[in-house]
Amino acid sequence: MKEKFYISTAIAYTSAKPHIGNTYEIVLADAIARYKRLKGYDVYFQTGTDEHGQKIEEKAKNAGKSPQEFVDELALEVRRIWDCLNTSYDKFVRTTNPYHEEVVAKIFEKLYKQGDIYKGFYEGLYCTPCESFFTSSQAPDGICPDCGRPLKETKEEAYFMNLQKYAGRLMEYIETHPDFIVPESRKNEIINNFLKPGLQDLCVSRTSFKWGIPVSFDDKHVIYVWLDALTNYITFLGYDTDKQGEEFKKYWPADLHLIGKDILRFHTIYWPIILMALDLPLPKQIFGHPWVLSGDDKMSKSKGNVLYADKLVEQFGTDAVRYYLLHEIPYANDGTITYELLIERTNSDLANVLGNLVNRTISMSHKYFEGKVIKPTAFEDIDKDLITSVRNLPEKVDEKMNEWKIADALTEVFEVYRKCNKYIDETMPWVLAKEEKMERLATVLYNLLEAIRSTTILLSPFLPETADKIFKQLNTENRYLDSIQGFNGLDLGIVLNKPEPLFQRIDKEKKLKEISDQN
RNA sequence: CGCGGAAUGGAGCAGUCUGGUAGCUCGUCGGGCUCAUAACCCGAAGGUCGUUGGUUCAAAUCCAGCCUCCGCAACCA
Repeated sequence: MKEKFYISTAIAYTSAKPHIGNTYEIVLADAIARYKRLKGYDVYFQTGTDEHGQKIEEKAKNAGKSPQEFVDELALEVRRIWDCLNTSYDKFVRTTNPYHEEVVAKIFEKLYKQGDIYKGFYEGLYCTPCESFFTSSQAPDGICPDCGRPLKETKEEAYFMNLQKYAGRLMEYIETHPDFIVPESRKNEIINNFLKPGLQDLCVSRTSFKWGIPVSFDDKHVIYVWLDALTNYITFLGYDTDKQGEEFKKYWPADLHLIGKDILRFHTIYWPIILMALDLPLPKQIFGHPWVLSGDDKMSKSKGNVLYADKLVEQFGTDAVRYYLLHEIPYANDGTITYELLIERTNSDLANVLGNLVNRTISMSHKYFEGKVIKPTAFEDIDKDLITSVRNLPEKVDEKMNEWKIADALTEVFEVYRKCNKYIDETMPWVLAKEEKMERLATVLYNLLEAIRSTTILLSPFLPETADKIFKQLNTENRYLDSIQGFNGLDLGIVLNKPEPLFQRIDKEKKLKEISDQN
């Protein structure tokens, strides 16, 4: 039986259209999911939207819509953006789903009955006009950070989750599972910032707004959105407090929760503790990825530097955007995206190195052999380096992918394409043609075509659309990982399709002007 | 003194854990080639690795202080 692999993204909060930074995560997850499928895993890839909470209630009101109408529209929008990036999720979940809501309420009740959730009082600084609580650290002067009016000490009935009870177990789990939280710097952050100073119990209900899942036995309260949101990872597999669905049995625990570094706390402290309280196994790994910054700044509407994935795809195409996100964003540190950089990468890596390679190779096949794939018979020493690089590629990519070093894995793939370009210059097929060394010429071309075919198999998780185009031009269906070792996966005698440019080079100045004219 | 992260040629990034001639891609300059999308290949210039001090035969790397930027600080999610 195939080994299973359950990967999830965080569910997108439906308070606004997701920008390119929010979109980074789904593309990263998609590359991993596709890679695992290529490796033969039974992959389950879940994503979706988080649709409750105060902010949504407010935004809906401002838009003159009901919260449900508001989230319906945004969920559609999120899904549209995920789709325009060609992401291969297996399930798109929404927290306003009735089954999810029902199970979350039951989980809350169960935790209450077993004493992990208790009723107490929330004490804090309250701003009556803003209807918001603030902590003393958020409002050190006792002045409301929003409206500037004085805050009042207030006490309010609320439910709390006992975190202290599980803190020791969690700490031990993190220590005995060194890969539970990656990158390591993030793990240290969690330990030093939250676990070592000691956990305060978490307030898990709200009375200040209505748009949430009501506490079943006390309907003044709605369940804290994080308790609601986090459980999506199990409810949509058919988990229930008294029974567990087939998918749950098959896929839980998750192999990888992919999340942004900003919500690490929720996934590495609250979520594991919720699972412990439910007596369920913990996810195997949590990867807190960095952010994508627009220029040097965090994207924000007030700065006017927000980039949206669908707009970028319109301008540059799906795979150009995917390539940029997957290749240019560092593993542990925040990365940068700008139009300039995106254009430069697209031109140099996609059009020049890859596109041009495929184009010149297939063109030569047509020019010298009418596109026919001829049996290679005249190997020379110089071929060894290329063939070895191709054969070693799956292992190199695998090493990088096992640590989620997606950018490095892509670099390895492009390294081989670069090598192909070099090989063309070294073997000079046009000279072979002139000298009528046809056997050698056929061998050089076979080596190139087979190298391109093999490398493209490993390109496919990252740039699926481009990989499809290349396979089509090569007129081959053989895109199996285990076909790479033999270096003979391209059938003899087939006729290649006509070469078509994979990526158009972009005139940077012209494109930038075009974009600024539109805005 | 709340906690943490970051700083490396013009740009974007590796390298730091496990000290030992500073690496990659882009850009620039020079050369080669003509199969190809003015693409490809070769070569060169360009960095006292934020700063000050310490440890060491040796520091981008380890330690301490400082400067700048960023994130978090639990009722925004």
